[in-house]
Amino acid sequence: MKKEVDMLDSVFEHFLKNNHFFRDRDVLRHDYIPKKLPHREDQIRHLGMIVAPLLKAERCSNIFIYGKTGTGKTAVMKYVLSQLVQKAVKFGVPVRAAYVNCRLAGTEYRVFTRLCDSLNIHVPFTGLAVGEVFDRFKRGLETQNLSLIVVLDELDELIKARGNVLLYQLTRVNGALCNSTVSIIGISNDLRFKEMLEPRVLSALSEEEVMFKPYNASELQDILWQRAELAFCNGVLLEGAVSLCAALAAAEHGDARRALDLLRVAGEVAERKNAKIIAEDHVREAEKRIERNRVIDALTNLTLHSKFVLYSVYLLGKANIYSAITGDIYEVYTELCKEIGVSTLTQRRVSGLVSELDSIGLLNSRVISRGRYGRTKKISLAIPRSPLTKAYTDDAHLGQLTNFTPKCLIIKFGKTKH
DNA sequence: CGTCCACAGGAATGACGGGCGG
DNA sequence: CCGCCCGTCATTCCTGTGGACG
Repeated sequence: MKKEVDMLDSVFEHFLKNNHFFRDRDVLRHDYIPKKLPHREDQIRHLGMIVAPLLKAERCSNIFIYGKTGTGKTAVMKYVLSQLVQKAVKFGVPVRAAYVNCRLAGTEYRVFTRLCDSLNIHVPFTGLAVGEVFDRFKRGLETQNLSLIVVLDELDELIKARGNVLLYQLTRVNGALCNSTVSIIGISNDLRFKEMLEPRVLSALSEEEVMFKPYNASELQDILWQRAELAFCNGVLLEGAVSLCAALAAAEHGDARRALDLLRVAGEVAERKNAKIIAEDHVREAEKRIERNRVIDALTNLTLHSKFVLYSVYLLGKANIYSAITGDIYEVYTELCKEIGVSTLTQRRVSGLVSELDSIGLLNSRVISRGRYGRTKKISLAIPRSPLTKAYTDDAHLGQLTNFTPKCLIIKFGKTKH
């Protein structure tokens, strides 16, 4: 025990002594909002103009913001609103902003709960009818006499899962209020989101639209340098490393979040290797590390059956069937369940699990028709095999299956070669 | 040109664990 | 403690369908 403490001690000391890279690590986190947002001046001005009427206690237009991940939607929004609220406080106008991440909230109930929280109304986190929570929200709002601006981030996720009801209620809430107003800002990552909305909801929501384009490589570089100056000590960062981060992220739909992640992890890699400066190599290693962590992270959070489904696709790949169809997967999956001794889910459910794995990004699935031979899904792994192999041997359940090959695979192998 | 495969994927329903208000 | 409602997961039943085959 004593020895372990000493060892840890030296690890910590080493960390403290050699921490000459980072001045402020948090600057590179994606929830950090910088004082300036480069290349988003237009959007900031546009949004500012739209929300300005709130300062005269007039309701502002509902806004619909869309753009891919890491294009600065959330950061710009938070920035504009914090400025707005500051001004409002200064002029004594009752304006409040409520920010809800719909994907994290997950259900209408929890979205309304968050809205109530922002008005300091306590509601139990479960147990009430959704309508009741909404009523409390309305009543609370009405007594507080203020302009509430509701930001619904990642709105598409909630709508996909739950439908239009929430938005429908929210867009109509002003009709029931006399003393207060609600303005809605919907943020979506999915550009096709509009198609999922009912026309009346869409027209109510998108009185104004603001579009965020992906950053290009040189814009990303500006962003990175701006943050790097705050995050790192002077002279530890090689210019090439920054260019590479920007280039890699630009290739992947101009995602600033990814660029920042790369830079931060590259810094950590360099730090751990006792390097003197952060160079391109560290960025490349960061890229690998992020990908591997993402996979392992996603994997460990899966339920047992989802793991089996994913493992089935993996095994089929091992037998040279790289794009399996639903039926194949269900066969393999069934055998895996039998081997471990758990009851199987229905094919309908497994098909649903495949779709879930698809949307997490672990599987690719595409509906195809094989004419006479039916309509099905072609399913393949969306991630490299090597991190999976390792993660599986470490897994409590799947580790038991390392030497198990389903019979149907042996029969199919050689017979079905697509 | 119709048939019919092998599912997709929506809707209704139910079991379950959890928390509420009374 | 009860009765009620919640969200989640799963099942059952269902209708819909692209296109190769005959």
